[in-house]
Amino acid sequence: MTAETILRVAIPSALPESFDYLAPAGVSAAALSPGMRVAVRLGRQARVGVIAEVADETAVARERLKSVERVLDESPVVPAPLLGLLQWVARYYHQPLGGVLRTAMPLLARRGAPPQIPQTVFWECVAGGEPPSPRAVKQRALLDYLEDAGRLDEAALARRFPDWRPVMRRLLHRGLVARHEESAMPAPAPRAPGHRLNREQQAAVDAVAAGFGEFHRHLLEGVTGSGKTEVYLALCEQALERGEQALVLVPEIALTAQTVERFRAQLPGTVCVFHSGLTDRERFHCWSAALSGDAGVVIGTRSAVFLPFKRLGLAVVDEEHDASYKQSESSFRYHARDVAIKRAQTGSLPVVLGSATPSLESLHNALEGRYARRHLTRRAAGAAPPRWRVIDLRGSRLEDGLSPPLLAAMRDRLAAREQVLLFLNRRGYAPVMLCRDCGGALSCARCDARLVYHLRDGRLHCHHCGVSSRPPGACSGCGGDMRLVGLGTEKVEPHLTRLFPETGIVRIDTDAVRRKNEVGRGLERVRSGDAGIALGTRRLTKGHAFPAMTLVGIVNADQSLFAADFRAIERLGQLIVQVGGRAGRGAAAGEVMLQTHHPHHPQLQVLLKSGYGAFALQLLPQREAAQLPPYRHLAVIRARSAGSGEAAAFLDLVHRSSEEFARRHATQVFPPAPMMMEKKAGHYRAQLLLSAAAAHSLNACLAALLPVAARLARRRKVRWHVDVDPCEAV
DNA sequence: AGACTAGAAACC
DNA sequence: GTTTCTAGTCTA
Repeated sequence: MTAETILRVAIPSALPESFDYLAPAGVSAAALSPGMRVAVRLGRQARVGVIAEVADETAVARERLKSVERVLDESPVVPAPLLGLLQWVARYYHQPLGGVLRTAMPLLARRGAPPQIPQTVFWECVAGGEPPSPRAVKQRALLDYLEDAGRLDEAALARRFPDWRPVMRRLLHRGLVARHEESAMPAPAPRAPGHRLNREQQAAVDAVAAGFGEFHRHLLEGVTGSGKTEVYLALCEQALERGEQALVLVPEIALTAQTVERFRAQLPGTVCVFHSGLTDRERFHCWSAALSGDAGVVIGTRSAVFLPFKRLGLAVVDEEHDASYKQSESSFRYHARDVAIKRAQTGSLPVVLGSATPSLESLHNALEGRYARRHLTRRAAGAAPPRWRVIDLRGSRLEDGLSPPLLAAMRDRLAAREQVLLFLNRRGYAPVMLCRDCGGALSCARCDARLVYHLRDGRLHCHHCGVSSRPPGACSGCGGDMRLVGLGTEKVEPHLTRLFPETGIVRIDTDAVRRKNEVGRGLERVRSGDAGIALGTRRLTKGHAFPAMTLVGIVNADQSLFAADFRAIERLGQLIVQVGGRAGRGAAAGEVMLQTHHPHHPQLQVLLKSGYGAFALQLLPQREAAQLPPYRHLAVIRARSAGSGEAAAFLDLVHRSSEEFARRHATQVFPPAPMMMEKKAGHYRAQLLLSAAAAHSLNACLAALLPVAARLARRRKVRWHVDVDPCEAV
């Protein structure tokens, strides 16, 4: 007697565990593999799950087991290596496999739709058939049109005959036309001549290419404008020649049409994109194309790291230092860069991390010899590195935040028909509204945050919970007059218009660019030279090249110099270098002017005098002394509650339960502390920090502690989650 | 007694 | 995640 086949099924949702089912009647175990989708009943509801394991025993009582209703796939849609990766991810980030699958699969895939490559439908005339009656003028006209054209796709038909479908149906019925489908994947374009690589680029390509088919980690450090993309392109091309696919991860914002066009123009395979701006169906098509192998290269954001490639041969993480690789919203908080590295390891392929300003984590790994290091030091087209100038704001008279030297430099550059970029990391008009008499500032009722005045709608906005309100006429405390203090992009823009009435100004921040294509249109105005000044927040800083941009002004970056977040200085350094890199990419020399009240800040000095490399190197020993990453591994358990103190009380219990686990697994568990912004969106928040020298210690401690935390959270009004390798303020 | 509800537990 | 169960309320 043979044992029955048991299928462990993970449901792509927030369910905390997998469920065991019997294989459907008449289906042999040989026809079932992990990674296939199955239709199951879960209680009352019909769900789609993914086979996580094919087993021959189960801890569940026989009478409780149901059979799988239907097997949906003939071959796994989560290929074995990917399933293994997802299981590792689930363990590392302490998430149920179902929750990981929910992120890893597009909606239509989660619903069980068969993989589908987009098709274009063509119509053409065929011989024979019954001619249309003389009165059917529409059929005659459509038939004649089709005969002249030979064959037509549906979009072309719709342009000429808006109401063609019913007419075509009659023609099809009479046997006069035929319907064809063809893959509508973006076909490889006629190839533009590839760039000649310089010696550094070629050396980087050769170093990576020598290790195709094996796991190797490479850190590619290239100053802005040094042509990292050329290296990626050459490597993708080689992967394609080997019959393999390539994954190129980009941060949220850098995914521009421009980048994609460059890849399409230079690569012989199909280049697909994958990001949150696509429709469900578009994401599903890309997922299907990765699975079938039709997609040669996928350029995508964070979640593209989970695509089911048929034969992945190369992974690239561009701007690897970028914080948007870390998911920090949902309960499943993964770091796409780190997952990409693990994916390369499990799949035996090279992974390239590229950045002008590598994260301290990657730099540390490189110094320890875990990553091979490659440098690109030469800027393309012979552009010189920008000159840096610090402007001491102490005692300086500012006109809406702009110092006389910066204004003078702007005038010179604009007069010479050059362009200026102004960076100000604050949107809105004024970040503070306060009372002239008592000095009380307006705060959000639901958050520990100041309200920001926006000119756009004349209202006060909270940037943390999104609530807005009408500004009060007078101080609610003492009845005094209110005034606006501080500087946002909305205030600088009209000021610039006054000062430079002849110059086109483009503002790019999340307020100015609500709709999808507005960023692109704004950037196009800058690129074409129609606008002389680009003003904006972080959104403006990444991945764009403007040849005539010769002056970059950093209006104020002082907030970050003394922030409590231990990564604030690292981020500021990266930001300054990245923004500065926008200057002088063309032939003209660029200049970066940094306005600050702290011109002698030691770390800032090192950054400006000796560059990012030296800046990062001096930060490392500080991290080591403070027992912080990359020398320690961190995790936080965060909790929030409606009442003040409940979240902290819960974490206090967790902390007290942790003592033995902490000792056993060499992990330090700190007492809970209120979060930097304790109150947010009406919730009180606290967090518990765990720290260990080794990732496996931390992981083991969490594995022991989290079930206890889950039990303690029950019958308590707290919401909580765990964040492994947190990137938010700790 | 029955209607209703919030919270817990089960779902295989 | 959704559905079901349970124990507690509230109403006639």
